[in-house]
Amino acid sequence: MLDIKFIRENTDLVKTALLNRNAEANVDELLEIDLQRRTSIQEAEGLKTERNVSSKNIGALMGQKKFTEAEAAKEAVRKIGERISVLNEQIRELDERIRDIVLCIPNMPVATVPIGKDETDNPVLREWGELKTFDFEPKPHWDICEKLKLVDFERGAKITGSGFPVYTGQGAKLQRALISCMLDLHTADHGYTEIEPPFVCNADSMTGTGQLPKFAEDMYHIPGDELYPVPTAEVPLTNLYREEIIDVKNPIKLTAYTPCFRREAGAAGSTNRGLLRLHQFDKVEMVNFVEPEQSAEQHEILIGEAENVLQLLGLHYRVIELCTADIGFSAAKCYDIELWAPGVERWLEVSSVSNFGDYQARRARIRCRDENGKPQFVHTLNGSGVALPRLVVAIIENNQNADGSVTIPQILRPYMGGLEKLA
RNA sequence: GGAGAGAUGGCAGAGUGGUCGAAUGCGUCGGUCUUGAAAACCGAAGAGCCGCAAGGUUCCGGGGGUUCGAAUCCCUCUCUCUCCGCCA
Repeated sequence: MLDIKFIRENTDLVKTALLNRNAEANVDELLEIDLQRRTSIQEAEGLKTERNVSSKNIGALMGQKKFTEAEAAKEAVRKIGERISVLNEQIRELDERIRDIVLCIPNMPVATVPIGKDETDNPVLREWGELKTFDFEPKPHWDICEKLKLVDFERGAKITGSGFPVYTGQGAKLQRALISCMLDLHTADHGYTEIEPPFVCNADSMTGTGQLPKFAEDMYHIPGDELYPVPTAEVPLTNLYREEIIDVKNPIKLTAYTPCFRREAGAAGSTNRGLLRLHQFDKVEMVNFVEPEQSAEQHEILIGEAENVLQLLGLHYRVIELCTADIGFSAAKCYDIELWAPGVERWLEVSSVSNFGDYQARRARIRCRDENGKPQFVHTLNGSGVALPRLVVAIIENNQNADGSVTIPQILRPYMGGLEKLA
């Protein structure tokens, strides 16, 4: 959430940012309501001062047993009280209207984020590894998954619905191996603390990280209990410190595996076949809490940690920076990592690494102390480290052999009981 | 799910309807003392909002009520603890 004071004092900047994002918000109405609010507060507080003084007076009069005078004073204060009630009600309403608008205003992209009209304007920053060449026609992963019985899409659709794959046998084990491997890497080499959070969160948490209220349609919802299956571990991890003042002298770095649940309404179709786009998928996530001055630097470290996963798996990838039109709602700056999948002949997004600045921290009221001991909002960052299904697609399609088997990357073999090939 | 108890500052823990933003202890920070440290002693320190500022205002789990005035009285919700039931 943006600071209302910032919006008030930098209205043109905010409007430009909205324009660059192709987003809309009623900033003028917001400022009008904000002004009304402050005016009402000033009147109410003036009256409260009067009331406080008068009430003390009444106490004194009562003490001196001047009951007649006390009664007259009581009557006067009662009238003030009535006006205060009216104003309080006004302020409450205005607060709510302000909140409704502000919660739906996206973050300001940092100044260096490239301005663009859509995802075709995302610059490629770097590429790692080499394009794999084959002396046969590489197959798409769904063929391989079917032949090797790694995933049962039909039965997943039967027991739940499309987009809910059933991993079977070596396919299931590969999921577990990847999760363990990535968590081990982040905890052992990147300084993370492993967390196993709840897989459903309440509405306050969803609001804290920015999923609610604007993106309610994207999430599953359990109505009786007002809970939401997590769309990403970012939600429980970031909200761990909601409404707290924490010490981030050393960055707090948390990692967690969770399944992720997304409705992905309207996403069905041939371009999303197989494991490319799912309603439920596994992901290892990294979340950082840092002092404001550190977040830009930490963002570069974080993207490196995500890249490291792919380097160790020996996968060809590229890093792109999202332009203003493509950057996420809560993000100030965002890198995506894409893996090349030779079977489907596409770059697949497997990680999104974002710096949120104080946007989430202000929503979730996550603070730290500055050098003077005063509370200030922390900066939050997160990155996928990484999402499983498309990673599995890339591993399977890049490592497939002419005989139909799939060579398992060296680093995963200890996690696969020493197995060298899926066959 | 049933019964009971509770929720106060970083933590522990007092609190009479007005003098309570709140005793006290611990912890934290600064100082004195010391070669240095410990101990002792002295001192400092909550958060939000409004305001250029001075200052004002609100906050004792959340919401509502009574009252001129509520941490204190009433209602309600949430959460925690204890016991019972159920259960991986």
